[in-house]
Amino acid sequence: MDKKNLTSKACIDSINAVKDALYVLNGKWKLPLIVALSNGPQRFKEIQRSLDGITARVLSKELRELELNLFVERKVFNTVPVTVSYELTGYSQSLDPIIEALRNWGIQHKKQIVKERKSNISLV
Amino acid sequence: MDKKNLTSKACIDSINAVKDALYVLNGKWKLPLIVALSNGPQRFKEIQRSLDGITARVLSKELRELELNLFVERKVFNTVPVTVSYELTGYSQSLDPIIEALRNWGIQHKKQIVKERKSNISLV
DNA sequence: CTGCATCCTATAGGATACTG
DNA sequence: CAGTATCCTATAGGATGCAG
Repeated sequence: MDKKNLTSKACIDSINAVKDALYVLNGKWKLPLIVALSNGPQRFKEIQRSLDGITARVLSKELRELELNLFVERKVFNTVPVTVSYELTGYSQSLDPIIEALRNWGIQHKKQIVKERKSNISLV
Repeated sequence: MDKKNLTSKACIDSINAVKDALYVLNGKWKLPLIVALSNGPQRFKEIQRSLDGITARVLSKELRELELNLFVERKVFNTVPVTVSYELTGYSQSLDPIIEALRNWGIQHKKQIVKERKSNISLV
C-alpha cells in the first residue's frame, strides 16, 4: 500500500471514531445535561431549571439514555414526597476533554460572531 | 451573591457555551465531514466516498452550511466537465481540539464497549 | 416534586430519479 | 462529475395534562 492510501486509511479511522463518539453523544441536550450535573448531584427540577428550555418529557428521556450509557446514576430517597437525585459516574469524567473543548470553542466563537456583526454594520 | 450562586452562575455559563457550540456543530455529519477534509482539498464525490453513507442531497446541504460558517471554502475549476473542490479554511482549525477529543473518546469508548460485551457473554 | 401519557410539529436525513 | 428535485420516513423535541 502506498503512502496516499495509508494516509487515507488513517483519515477514515478518524472519521469513524468521530462518528462513534457522535452516535453516543448526539442531540441537543446530552452534553449540556452532563455539564449541568458537573456541579454535583441534582434533582429533576433543578436540572430542568439549569438547562432552561428542556421539557420534562425530553429531560426524562435524556436522563434514561445517559443512565444506560453509564454516565449518570439515579438515586431515589424515600422521603415524602419522594426525592430523586441524579449524579455523574466516574466514567462520565472521560467526557471532560470533549466538554472542555466545546466550551472553550463556544466562548471563542461567540466573540468571533459579535466581531463580525460589528464590522458588517459598518459596511451597511 | 453567595458562593453557591457564584458556582451556579459559572455552571450556567458553561452550559450555554456548550449549547452555543453544539448549535453550530449539530447533526450527524458536520464534524466527520471536516475530518474528511483534513486530508486536503477534495471533490464532492471523494468526500461522499470517505463519509460512507451520506447521500448527495445531505452532503450538498452540509457543505453549504459549513461554507456559511466559514469552515469550508468552495472552489470551481473551469475544466470539462467542471471540477469543484472543497477545502478547509484557517478558521476550521479552531475546531481541532474538539475533533481530537471526540476522536480519542470514540476510540476509547469502543474498546470499553467491546470489553463489556465480553464480560456479559461470560455471564450468560 | 417526579415524572409518564398523549398528541403534535419541525427537522434530519434517506431513496431515487434526473440535469448540465 | 456535481449536484438538484421530489418524495418519504424516522426521530427529536415541544405542549399540555395528569398521577403518585
